[in-house]
Parts: sequence; structure tokens; C-alpha cells
Amino acid sequence: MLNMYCDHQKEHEAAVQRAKENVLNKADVEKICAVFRVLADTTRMQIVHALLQGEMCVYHLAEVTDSTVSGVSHHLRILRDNNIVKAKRYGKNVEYSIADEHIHKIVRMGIDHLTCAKE
Amino acid sequence: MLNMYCDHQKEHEAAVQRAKENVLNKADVEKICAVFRVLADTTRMQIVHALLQGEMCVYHLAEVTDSTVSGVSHHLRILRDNNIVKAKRYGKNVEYSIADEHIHKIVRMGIDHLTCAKE
DNA sequence: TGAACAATTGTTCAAATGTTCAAATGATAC
DNA sequence: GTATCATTTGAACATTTGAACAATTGTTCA
Repeated sequence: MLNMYCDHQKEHEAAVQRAKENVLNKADVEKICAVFRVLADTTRMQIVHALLQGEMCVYHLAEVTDSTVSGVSHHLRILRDNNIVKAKRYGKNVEYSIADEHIHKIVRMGIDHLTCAKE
Repeated sequence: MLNMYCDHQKEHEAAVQRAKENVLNKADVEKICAVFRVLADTTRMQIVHALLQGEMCVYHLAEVTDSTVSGVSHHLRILRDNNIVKAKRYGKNVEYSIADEHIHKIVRMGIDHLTCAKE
């Protein structure tokens, strides 16, 4: 009998109820996860972290992150497509920067979670 | 000539300098990314979001997220291994909850980023 | 003990992902 | 126009990943 499945149902009924009422719709979940998915790659995280220090071109990003220019460019495309960084062309060079104040906060939070976990 | 590579080097020199001085070490980057990687899956995001409403068992989580108990259990293992949720056994049942105040904030931030992007 | 329930684990497979190299595009200066 | 620099793109490859199923472990109660 399904209703008997969880002995603590009464205690946790309210939480389950709230959870069912607050289900995020599929599209929203997908969008939220997309941001995290983009930030879940070490090379991209390094790129974003570098850009928190200021505008920079592919070449320097490759230097700082110890990757190839091509590789970084691929990652920058993903970051751009997801509105995490933005690009500006100055003649031959393209300078990248963080697109959104939220990204600062999200990354900062990730770092905080790390340093807190260390203690 | 490498030094000539970026015409804006002078303007962005400082940022590059700071970025090089602030490089996160490999292990730290990996740990930060791990959190994001775990939160980057739609099923896991739904699980975490549900748990933000309160403690819950696998069965209810499967119900709320419209997945199989087995699948949810696999995901819960990943979430546990990464200190995102914690488990408590009450007799036959295991109740899960969010492990860390930071997770609340990180997820909240992800949702904020979404709603802000909508406007 | 065994029966029934709750949850976890192992394995397999298709799909998605990151990295690399070579080629192509964009931009400037001659 | 050509030459050169800066960046992007495409394709091939290896790796990682999540979903699904069956089998297993842990717990309670008769």
C-alpha cells in the first residue's frame, strides 16, 4: 500500500506538500542547470575566475589558464552562448569580460563553499 | 613576437597580472567545479529544490521529481558524496535534507539569475 | 527465523562532453 | 591586392555521463 510507504509521512507531509506545489517547471530547471553546467568545467571556471580580475583576450586567457588558444575559444563560445561572458572587439583583438553581476556572486559563493568546507 | 600579440596589453596588463597572481590551484578549482557539476543535473536540481522545502525520503523525492526510486537513490549518493545533502535513518526510512547553508544560497542564486534573465 | 518493505548498488549502453589539430575567417598594415 | 596576426570553427577522438534494469543490502515485524 503506497500510503504506508513512509512511516514519517505525517511529520514530513508538509514538506512533501510544499515541494509538490512548488515544483519548478521543466524549462526553468533546465535553464538553472545550464548555468551550473557551464560553470562545472575546470577550464571554464578558470576562465571566469580570471575574468573576474578584468577584461582579457583569448591569448591571455590561454596563458593564465594554461590551455591552448583554440580550446579557450571553444569554451568562450559556450560561456557567451550562456550569457556568462561578453565579447568586445578592438581591432584585431577580442576582449572578454563577465556579462552579469550574478555570475560574480555565484562564483564567489562556490569559492566560499570551498573555503568553508576546508575548516 | 609574443609581446606584440595583444595591442591592448597595456590597458589590460593589470588584469592579466592580477589573474596570474590569483590563479586558483588545481585541487581548489576541481572542488568548486564539483559542486556546480553536481547541481548541473536537472533531476538532482529538482531533488535539491524539493529538499529546500524540508526533510524527505527517497520515495517522496521520486514522486516529486517524477523519477524512479532507484534513479533518485543514485543521485542522492552523488549529492551525499559531495556534501550537498545529508541522510538520517528513522527505522526503515532514510530522510534526506540539505547539508549546508551555502547550498541554499547557491541554488537561490541560480534561480535569481534565471528570473532576472527573464525580464 | 522468514516475509515484506525501503533503499542502495552494479552493470550495461547510448548520448553528451572536452581536447586536439588543421583549416577558415576577420582585421590591419603594407 | 598580399602578408601577417588574432580568433574562430569543424572534425575526429577519447572520456564522462545519466538512464534503465536486475540484483542486493538493510530494517522491521510477525
